[in-house]
Amino acid sequence: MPSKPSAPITIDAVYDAPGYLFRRMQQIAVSIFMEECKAFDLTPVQYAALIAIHTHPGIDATRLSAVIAFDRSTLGSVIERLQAKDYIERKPAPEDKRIKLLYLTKSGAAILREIIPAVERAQARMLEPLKPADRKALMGLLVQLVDLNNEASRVPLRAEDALEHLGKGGGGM
Amino acid sequence: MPSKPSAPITIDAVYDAPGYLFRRMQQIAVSIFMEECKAFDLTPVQYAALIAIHTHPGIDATRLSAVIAFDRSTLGSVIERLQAKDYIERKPAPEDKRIKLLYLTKSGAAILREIIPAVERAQARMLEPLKPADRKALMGLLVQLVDLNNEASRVPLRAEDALEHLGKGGGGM
DNA sequence: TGTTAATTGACAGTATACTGACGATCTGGG
DNA sequence: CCCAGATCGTCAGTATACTGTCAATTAACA
Repeated sequence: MPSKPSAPITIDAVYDAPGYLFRRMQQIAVSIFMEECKAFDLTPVQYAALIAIHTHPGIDATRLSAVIAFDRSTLGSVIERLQAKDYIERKPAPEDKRIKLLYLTKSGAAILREIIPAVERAQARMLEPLKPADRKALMGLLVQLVDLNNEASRVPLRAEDALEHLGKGGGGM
Repeated sequence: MPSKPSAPITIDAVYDAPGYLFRRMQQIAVSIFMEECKAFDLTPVQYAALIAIHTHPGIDATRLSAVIAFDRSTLGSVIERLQAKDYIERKPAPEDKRIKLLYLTKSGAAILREIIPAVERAQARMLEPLKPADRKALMGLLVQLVDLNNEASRVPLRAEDALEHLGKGGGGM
């Protein structure tokens, strides 16, 4: 039997599609982030890169891309912009001439401290329309889904083992 | 009292942030879409535009952007590419010289019919790692959240009232 | 009716994303 | 020690996104 009489080809099918909803929500999230943080002239990606460098001083670009799961090619220009704003520094690694190590500048550390409250307001606002229990449920499911789909993305997250070369040992302890 | 001893500034805070998760999930979704649909050379945005034009023949670019909630500026180049691939046509509107009306070509209608199964596979794959009940729960929450945050996005979705000029009446019937 | 306001499509400029390629460099095997 | 393969940063090319602006055109109002 012809299974379901394949649904009519309609835009309404798109509105309920996971991919469409993820795209919409991402755009809404960026919009809210930029609004709350407009005083700081930092994008979500730049913020994530900054905080990752703060957590792992002396990381290189390739490992940074693994730690935040952002595309390595894209990260090049992100780093350039952060450097142009004097938020980070790049120093050549003494033992490997290919690598450039990333460090926060004083400005970078300062802006990071200052922007945190705005970022937290933004993150809260994204979920605000939901009831508290629903926020928890949504975040729980999303964490699961992103984790279980990790390998499906072009740049899987490698939070821990990207850092072995840094002599940081594991992550948690 | 100083409320909570503000969490340390760490990349771990990013991993749980809604904005970060939405971004990751969107990238995963695009990646899966492109993989399932690589035989068709259509992006998710191009697919959505195509299906919207199919549903509303003779729509113009501005209203199309409202119907799929995509940026109007971006849509210009999307339309150009679809036209270059001979999937859509643009005809000047007789009663308004500013407007160009959009129609699917035969090729466009054909590719749309052919790509649907691949798109459905992609959408299913995005949620596959979750238990069926969790998929439903996640989609329900996401539909709510996107709807309630509609006005927060730069291009709010205006599915129905964008079409009043087209003489289509309401949407559903 | 005539000027202003709003709308439409187009464009310039910036910022992510991803693909694929490239030279410089390091590492391992022989 | 030398070369094959892997890795690092970079770049070119394409596709979304968003901001802001512009000319042409239409609509609205005084």
